[in-house]
Amino acid sequence: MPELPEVETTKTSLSPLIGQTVNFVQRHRPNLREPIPSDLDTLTGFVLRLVTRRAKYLLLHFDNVKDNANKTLLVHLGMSGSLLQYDDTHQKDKHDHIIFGFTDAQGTKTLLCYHDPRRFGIVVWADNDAFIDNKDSMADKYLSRLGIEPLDDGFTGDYLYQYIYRRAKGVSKPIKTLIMDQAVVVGVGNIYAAESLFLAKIHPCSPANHLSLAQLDLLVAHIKAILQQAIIQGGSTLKDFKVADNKTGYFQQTLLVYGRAGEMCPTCGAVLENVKLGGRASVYCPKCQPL
DNA sequence: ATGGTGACCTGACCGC
DNA sequence: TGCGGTCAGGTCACCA
Repeated sequence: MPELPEVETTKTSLSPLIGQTVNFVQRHRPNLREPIPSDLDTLTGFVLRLVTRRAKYLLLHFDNVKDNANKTLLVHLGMSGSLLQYDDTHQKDKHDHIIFGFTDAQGTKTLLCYHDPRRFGIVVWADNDAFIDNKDSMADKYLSRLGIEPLDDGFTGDYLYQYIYRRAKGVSKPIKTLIMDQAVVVGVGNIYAAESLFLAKIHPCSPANHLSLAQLDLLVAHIKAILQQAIIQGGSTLKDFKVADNKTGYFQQTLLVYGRAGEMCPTCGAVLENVKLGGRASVYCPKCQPL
């Protein structure tokens, strides 16, 4: 269940495990989108020290003071993945592919389950800890090509404008495709792309190089606002333990156009339409978002 | 270079 | 009730 707010919420949910020791790891299938490392159980005895996020990737940093060793795990939740915590009476579900057993200082046990029906996720070792402080240093297959973080101060209308016009003729691809391109800006998935374009009154098919700086400013402002709001809401649902069953995230919040093709535009009442862009449904209001 | 498509998978839902 | 088709929050590899 990954758009950036969900990943951020998952990151926050892991904080109670920081400082806890891994006492076992069970791998229940050999692969997800990539093979799951067969030596995950070498984490046994390691302590979770830090959880960070880059784009939609979670980085779990472990160390083992006794051996002066550290390991970092890279986790991506794919389309349907989640990291869920249970007490040790939990019965393994058929989609619980990896179970990490944790123990705190009082001896209380927690199971952390990587659950992913569609198995589009990724769990692999990250080579080192370089990305703890330096987002750009890792020549890693997954992390090296990522663009700017959407909530970073450097992500502005001007950033997009510069990206588009650095080339002589500019980038003519549809704006929705551009903002979903992880090499441009990370973490904007299909839902928030549709919502932010609606709020900025920009047609998803608008060629990027037809947009003014003012339009790009507005779009960026809406992307930031909607992601921040979603993170806050994700965080608030976290207080009760219902977050554990994965229905609580963004499905709970009000989406204005995503998934509402054929319904009335909440602003003007026109019928919302759907266009396929890059294989993804893109709902928009033909009246509020003229091409 | 870059745009479009297929691939990876299961599950939910819809219409017959 | 059952079956086939379609669609789903992501991303990479490949081909034209």
